[in-house]
Amino acid sequence: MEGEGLEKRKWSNSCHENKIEIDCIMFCFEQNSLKVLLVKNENASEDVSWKLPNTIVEEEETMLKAAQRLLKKYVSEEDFFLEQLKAFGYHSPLSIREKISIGYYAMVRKEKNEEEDDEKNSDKVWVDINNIVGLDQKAMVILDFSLKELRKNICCSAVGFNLLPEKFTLLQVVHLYEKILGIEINKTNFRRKMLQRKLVHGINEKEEGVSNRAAEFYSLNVPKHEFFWNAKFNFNF
Amino acid sequence: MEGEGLEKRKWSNSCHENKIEIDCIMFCFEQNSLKVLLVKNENASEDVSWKLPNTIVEEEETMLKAAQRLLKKYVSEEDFFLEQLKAFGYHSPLSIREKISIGYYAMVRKEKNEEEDDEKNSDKVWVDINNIVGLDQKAMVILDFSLKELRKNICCSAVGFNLLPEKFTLLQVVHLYEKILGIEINKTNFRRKMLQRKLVHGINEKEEGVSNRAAEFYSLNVPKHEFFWNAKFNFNF
DNA sequence: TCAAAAGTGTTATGATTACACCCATGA
DNA sequence: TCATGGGTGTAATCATAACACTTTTGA
Repeated sequence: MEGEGLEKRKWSNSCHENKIEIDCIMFCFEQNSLKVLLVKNENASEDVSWKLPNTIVEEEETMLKAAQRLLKKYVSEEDFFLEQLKAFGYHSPLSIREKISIGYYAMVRKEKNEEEDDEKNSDKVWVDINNIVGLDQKAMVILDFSLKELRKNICCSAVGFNLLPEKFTLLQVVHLYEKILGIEINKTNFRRKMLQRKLVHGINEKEEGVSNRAAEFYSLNVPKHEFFWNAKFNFNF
Repeated sequence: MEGEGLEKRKWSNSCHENKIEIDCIMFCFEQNSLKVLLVKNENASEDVSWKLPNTIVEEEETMLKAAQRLLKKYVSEEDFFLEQLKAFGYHSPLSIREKISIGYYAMVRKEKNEEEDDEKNSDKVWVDINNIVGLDQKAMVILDFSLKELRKNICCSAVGFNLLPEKFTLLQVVHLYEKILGIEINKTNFRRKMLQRKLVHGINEKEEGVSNRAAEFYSLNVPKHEFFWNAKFNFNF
């Protein structure tokens, strides 16, 4: 259709454009709010100044490895949850061809020392999911999808506990579920369900130095969770 | 390909390997069994003789368009459900690099005339999900994932009804759910739930020519389904 | 008439909700 | 003592499961 040279350039261009991207929604839960990590958009041409952590899958690297590499770049904690969402297709103004980004979502436990770090490092910021602005369309699509996925999953698995420390109070769990689902939950009935189903169990330790009755610490009963939800699944019908 | 320069071949090879594949699980429900479509494996070197319908995403084609093209190649019915599962990475012995296949799942209503067609056309076959053999590892992974996804989804959406005709009997629905979930369901209580929740409604038509009491035909109450499940979702906590 | 599947009624059980109430702790 | 959040008890209500029962149809 067009000249030889052009044809060739188009072809090699297309090879470059072919590269698979990774975008990762990194969730954390701190100060009773559900946050995601955004990083500064270097080539911010328009009013879009933040973006999701992202990278390109290198030659001889798997998608998962690329996502892990991306996560480690921003998060010091070794113990994280990481799972693929799906492949998102989108159009960038620079190319005719659909570009593909594999979306992942991660859940990290934020450490105190990291918080201080973040304040200095203004290239990244943890933003409450209700206060997110300045993301482009692709990022918003992935973010919405990840939130839906997260909401679905915390109702039938223990995945939410990846955002809490090993020892937690039941009020922390309630707050976590409230923020993720965006609803109010009856605290007393919630704790009873959790305990009756034996999804968590007390570890005979209490809060210290609080100005009200000290709450007991609980920890997750992983096998019970798996058993409970596997059994529960079919039960609705 | 053989006669060309090595440099060039390598280059075009790597471009070729980069191509994104589509694999699609196509479900149908006939004769009270849940089936998936398999197609003959042309380059069957080993004992793997069947494979999933698959294709490559062409230049200037989106993933979704490629999946739709693939589906239309095998299914005549225009009215189908098609949704992406996720991106599957796998290693083929021919390449060092991880290959990527975007998995989709589709639900089709099989027509009577197609059945006859299929008998003649031995390149494709609808196989009961319990009788599947001779698929390679990648296909099995995608199939397992799609089944889990389907099981999750029919319990909180109307997606299963994509496998049934517009008018159906409640027994058909029970059988469908039994086969998908792999469990037995109490028929009388199931019908009550469906009707109480108004997820389906009678249309004042009955079966004809059956050798037992004619069952009433029902049809899906789509808005109620959406309302019910959106409201229901958070309810577990 | 019988067999087979459709469809209804009823009851015990258990889950869910709402709300009143008591407990522990620092200020 | 008070405010704050931790935690228990209880009774009404609702959903579920199990099973006995009646209805309709062609052979």
